[in-house]
Formats: sequence, C-alpha cells, structure tokens
Amino acid sequence: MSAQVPPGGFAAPKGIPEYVGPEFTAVRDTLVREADRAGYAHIELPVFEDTALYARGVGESTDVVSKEMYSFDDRGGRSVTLRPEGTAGVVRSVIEHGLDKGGLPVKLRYAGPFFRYERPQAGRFRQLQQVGVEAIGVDDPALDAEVLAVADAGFRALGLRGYRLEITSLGDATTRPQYRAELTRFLEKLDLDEPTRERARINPLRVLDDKRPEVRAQLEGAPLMVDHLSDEAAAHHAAVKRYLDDLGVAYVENPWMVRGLDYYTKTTFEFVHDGLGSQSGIGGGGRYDGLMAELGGPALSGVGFGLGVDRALLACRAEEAGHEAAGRVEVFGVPLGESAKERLIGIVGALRRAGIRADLAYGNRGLKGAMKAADRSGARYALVLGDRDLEAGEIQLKDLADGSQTAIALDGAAAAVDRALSGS
RNA sequence: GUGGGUGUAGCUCAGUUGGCAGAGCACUGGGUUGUGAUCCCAGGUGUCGCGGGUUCAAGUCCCGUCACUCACCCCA
Repeated sequence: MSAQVPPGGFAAPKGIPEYVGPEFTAVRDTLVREADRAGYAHIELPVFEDTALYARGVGESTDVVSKEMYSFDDRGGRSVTLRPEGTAGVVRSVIEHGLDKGGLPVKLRYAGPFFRYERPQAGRFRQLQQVGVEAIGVDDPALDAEVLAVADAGFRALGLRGYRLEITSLGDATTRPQYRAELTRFLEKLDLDEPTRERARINPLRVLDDKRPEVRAQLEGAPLMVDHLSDEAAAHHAAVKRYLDDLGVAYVENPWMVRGLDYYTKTTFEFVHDGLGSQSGIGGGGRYDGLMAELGGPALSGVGFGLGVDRALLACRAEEAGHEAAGRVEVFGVPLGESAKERLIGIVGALRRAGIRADLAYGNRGLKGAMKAADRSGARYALVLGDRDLEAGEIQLKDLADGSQTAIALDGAAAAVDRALSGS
C-alpha cells in the first residue's frame, strides 16, 4: 500500500473545525475562569475510554451511544470509544481513584475535545469542544444553583446577552416509572409517524420536545413530569429556584425540556441562544443522582454541566460581542542592514526575557515592507535601527499609534522600551 | 441515516444562447534601501471539486461521484 496525496490535497476529517488565532482560547479560557473562581479543580482525562463506560453511563438506548460513537478495537482487542461527553469519564475517575474519600463535594472542571459521529451542520461538529464542571457527593439544591450560576457567569463574561436559561425537573426514581407509563398511554393515542412511534417506545420523554407544529399541537395536554414529582423532588426543585433568585440568575421554566442522556435526575437545564440557527443549545446539564452507583461506585449524587465552546464562539460572533483583537506583539523590530539585524535580534531577545511580546521583520525586507509588517503585527511600538543609528549609538522608538518617533540610547534599549510600555 | 443548496485565484464572488478564465479584497515588489493605514505602477502555471459523456468547441449541457453547507434527526 502506498499512500497518495488525494486529489485537491489533504483535508481535515469531516466536520472538524480548526481555530487559528486567539479567539478560540479566549472563549474557552473565559468559561473555565468562572469555574476556577467557584473552586472547581482541573482534571485532565483520557480522550478515549472503555466503550462499556459510555454504554452503561450514558445509556444504551440513547442516540449518542447507539449511533454516534467513534468506537474501535485497539491492538489488544479492547473496544474503546472517543469520549462523546465528559461526565462519565469524570465519575469513573472519581470512583477509580477514590476522590470521594476526601472532603465533599468533589468539585472538578475539564475542557477539551469530544467526539460524536453526526452529520455536520451549523454549530454541530464531529469534534466538539466543551468546558464542563461536576460537583459530586453532596445532595444539596444549592449546588445545582451554583453550577448554573457558574455557567451563567461564563456566558456573561463573554459579553453574551441573547440567551436564556431553561430549567425543569425530571424527578427521581420513585415517581418516574409511573409518569413514564402515563405518558406512554397518552402518546399511544396520538397520530404519529413510525420513526416518532419508535422514539416513543425507546424513550417517551423525547417525543415531548419535537419541533414539528403538527406534533406539538397533539402534545397539548400531555402529562408533564413537573406535575408528577415526588415530594422530595418537588422540594428540591423549589429550593433550586429560590437559590437562583438569591444568586441573581435569571431563568425560565420549560417543562417540555428533555435530555438525551439517560443519567439525568431532578434538575436539568439548557442555555439556549437565539442567534445560532438550528443548534441553539450553548450549554446544558443537570443532576445525576444514580450515576455513581450505576458505574460501580458509592451511591453519591452529582450535578454538572457541559458548555459548548464552539457554539459559545458562534454566539459571540452573532452578537458581535467582545474579543477586540489585541495585537500579536507589543514591539516590532525593523532592521536596516545586516549589522543592525544582529543588534536588533539581541534586543528582541532581551525584550522577550523581560516578558514583553516582541517580533522582528525577517527576510531582509525593505524598510517600507518591514514597516508594513510592523503595522500589521498590532505592535504599539516599532524599533527602527540602521547604520546611521548604530554610529550614533541610538535606536529609533516609533509610536505606531500617533506616528511620533524618538531616539533612545542603544545601550539599555530594552529597559527603556519596557518603561515606555508600562509608563502609559 | 433522510432531504435542499453550493463547488471558478489565498478570501468574497462575476462569468450572457456553449466560443481566448475575470473583478474586488488580500499578498509581494517598486515609485521612496530612513519610515506603516492614503495614492500610483507592476506581479496570477486557477488540475473551473473529481471522473465520464455530448460537441468542431464545455466553467457553461447530460450522467456519476466527492466535498462543503443548511435543515430534519440529535445535542454542547
């Protein structure tokens, strides 16, 4: 087998966005920062896991597991899967390393790529980027509210305004089976197409958020989970809402909301943005009180979210929010001739050692071209050095914003530039 | 997995009933080896997504295929 360059050249695998420049990391790091502020510790996890972890944790019947996973056998014959979501891996790690043996709750946050084999679309990718948090081991509605507040703070820190937080409660194991049976009886009487009937058989809840008007009309009067909560789940839900008010986090209740992952219980939520087209969810999550036990650990509760970094970035673009392009560097060197180049290389090195972002016109370009490069770099100052300056023992410090230029001593030039940058 | 739309220069796109492949922007150099956003000049070897067909002649018409894209579905 001899590998060839394909016609048209190599391309990234289907459905994978690539980000060049500071925009992506700025969005991701802003979301992460709010989790850090609330005391969530970073956890770095494997990008692939035992396939069974997701089958058991996320649920065999979910679309994510049944048709969207990147699964393959490794060379040792083990079935592994590129992670489609973050919670199962975090919970596995907590159980495996006994992280729950210390102080509770265990508060962790993560960021990185996830993988789902789906047809790409606006805001939907096969490699998607998420920032997430998990709070495990304390069953307190105040933790649900904290998790929601962290996500909301992240979006607000990005400058986003055109989104809303929708919440509901999916109840708990004590009343969900009865509710499910009642909903199934309701759905059986409706006039639905075969794919939808199939969905109703697999997970009747999922039919509730069908977008088609003809289906929505029939759903009028459908039994809702929020009306069938156990006393405990109802009290929990009411408490979450009170704490959200205390935190100043705005929300709307959406009793038709459904989650596609099986582990959710009680509080579930979604952040919805209106400027993104069809894939409008920029974040989602909820409580998962049975998951620790389901994966072989102690019966501890948990709550968390996943935020879509790709979609948050699209939302920023849609709102034209924030991220004014800060310059790549602060200082740009313009050498005229070889001896000036050697001297400037040293000065740029000294600037970098002093923590100043600095670059240089490479390629022995003409003065005009080098100045153009300086302009494009976004630098505050250009340092112009030629034979004339070398003889005079000076270097020209040019303020690129107002065009003014002053000669400074060549010796100690880096320190002088440092002072110029910090002095204004 | 199912539909619709689109594939022409690095980017955004024109390209008429089939008749020499274009514009703007960007980029590089020069006008001005001592000054960047303006101005002027110069600079394009594009598998016209790919493969086949029709034709004297195909970017244009036909068939196939791939990619991208939007929507269904699903979810971050």
